[in-house]
Amino acid sequence: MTEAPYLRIAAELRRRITAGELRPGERVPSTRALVREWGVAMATAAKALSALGEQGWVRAVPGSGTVVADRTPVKPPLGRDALVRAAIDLADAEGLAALSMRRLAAGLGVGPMALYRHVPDKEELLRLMADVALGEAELPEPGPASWRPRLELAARAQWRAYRRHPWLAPILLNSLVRPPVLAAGLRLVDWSLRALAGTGLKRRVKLQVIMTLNGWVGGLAVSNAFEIQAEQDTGITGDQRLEADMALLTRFLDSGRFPTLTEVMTGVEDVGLDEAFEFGLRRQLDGIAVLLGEH
Amino acid sequence: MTEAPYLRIAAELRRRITAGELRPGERVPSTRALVREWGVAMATAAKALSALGEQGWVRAVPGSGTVVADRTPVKPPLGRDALVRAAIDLADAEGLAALSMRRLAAGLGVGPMALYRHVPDKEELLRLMADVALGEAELPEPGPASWRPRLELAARAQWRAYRRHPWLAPILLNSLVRPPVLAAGLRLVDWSLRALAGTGLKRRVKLQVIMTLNGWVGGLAVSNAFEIQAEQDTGITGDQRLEADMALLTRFLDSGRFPTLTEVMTGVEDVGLDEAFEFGLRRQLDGIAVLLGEH
DNA sequence: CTTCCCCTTCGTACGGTGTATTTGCACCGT
DNA sequence: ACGGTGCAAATACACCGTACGAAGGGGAAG
Repeated sequence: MTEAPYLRIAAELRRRITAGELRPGERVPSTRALVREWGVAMATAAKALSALGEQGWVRAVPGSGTVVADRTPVKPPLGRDALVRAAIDLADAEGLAALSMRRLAAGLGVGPMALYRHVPDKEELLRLMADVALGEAELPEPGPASWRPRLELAARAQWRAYRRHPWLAPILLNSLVRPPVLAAGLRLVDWSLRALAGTGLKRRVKLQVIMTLNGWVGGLAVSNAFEIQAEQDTGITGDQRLEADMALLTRFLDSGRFPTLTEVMTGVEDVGLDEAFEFGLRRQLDGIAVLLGEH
Repeated sequence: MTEAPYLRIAAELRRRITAGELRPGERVPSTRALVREWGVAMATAAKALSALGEQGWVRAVPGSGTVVADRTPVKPPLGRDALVRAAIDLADAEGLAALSMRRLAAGLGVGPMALYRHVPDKEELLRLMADVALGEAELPEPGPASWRPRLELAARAQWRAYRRHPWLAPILLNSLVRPPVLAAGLRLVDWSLRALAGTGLKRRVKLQVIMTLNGWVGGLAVSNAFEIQAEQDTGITGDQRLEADMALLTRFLDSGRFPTLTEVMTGVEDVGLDEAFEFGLRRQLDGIAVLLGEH
């Protein structure tokens, strides 16, 4: 009784199919029948059937109802990669907060503990997700030779990954425990470091330069993770929480406590995410240029 | 039975005191007596007594045991400020993860829901904590007139606040919902913006400059929140998780997949937090200097 | 071929979280 | 004295990550 009702219904139907009570081609109970049988709302019954459909157990036959699929794909065996992929999809679609082990397992049609066969704990799952997502960043070989285009490219590659996966930056910088050591992260640092090969910088300073740059990109992403998610959801940020924040902000400004800020902000519309990135990136690279004695 | 054992013991003793079964000056059961009475470990019994001591119900009399305090301070009425202060102390001492409403309430000797009289939900509590902690940042008036020392000062003030309160950056940048609008934050931006008054920068650009700088400081703090906490806990980072990370890192380096990184890292010891801050700060300010046409 | 045992696998359940809802009590107007 | 009435706080709920142990299957031994 601890699961959502539609999952219990789906599980029971799945049982009947595997037990042979319902054979391929046979009609599965209609939504209306399920409503009567389980005493649930239409929406719940429909959700159960569509979940089964997505998992390939049944298919909808127009005009005739829903029938058991011919080749019950019983188990797409669910390896570690498939698990990680499913977790990424879920986090992309509904945010990191929605990614719970139970939720993930339910989506895959298995029990919660089945996931622990492929992964020791949630933290490791997050680590794997981050490794895959960050690994998507494309770093051309050999890539630009001179330092500035090369670092620019590296920063943009990270930024794209963060934009594609709003949960990535929070995991990378802040995953409740210390930031994880990832192959994909090291690859990025390695690739970036080659930008500084020609310069006379000491090794320690080279590291600091890359760390500062990467840290800045990550910081920007994490501090805007919410907005990135919001943009991705709807294309428009139309959120009522944002409106509440704006109201609070204007109240503060009207209070007269922050005259300089008020003066500067009047008539300035919001700075977009990508614009903020481009602006900051230029500042970062300029700072490095000064260090290198160019300007 | 849902509370920790030592809390149940403390609650029972508190009941006996308020009920008059134990009078001021009278001896309260010793830890050994509590062990017999409740069938718990010595540590648990001692914890119960010390919790009562901290709340002012009892005091330890050397050589004679623990006695009921003369003036039972029954209720320090617990206003909103006291609640926020207690939350800050708890988070400082044990980290953000340890800050649960139940834990906080237990420390104050009240029930969990009693907190909701002063605060609508946990999120608002976090917001209040952040506002207080960030408000501690000292910004002298009038402060430096020229832009570079002024921005440097602002950045350092933030950094100090983050170092003092490791949980601050995670709340500010990443508090599960969008970053909060705080009076203390606006004050900081306002103070910083005055650094750019003389420059010919457009208002929009001024904002971007400050946002980039502040975002960088926050990003550095959030990505090192774990280490800041660890340093604060013991002075030494001696953590076994860190050792595991180091082992993983050296395995990656030995694998030969990251030749440039390996070459750069050999013989370079860890970069300290404050050193990373100082290095990055110089880069940030250099970048702004270029924007301003100085170099 | 049977039997036993071990090892994999996963359902149940525990101890925790934030907070909605209900409960019981103190207070106040009649 | 008594019957609302409002509110502080205990109880209850829905959810989390995962420890634990039962159940099942597969391989070795007889």
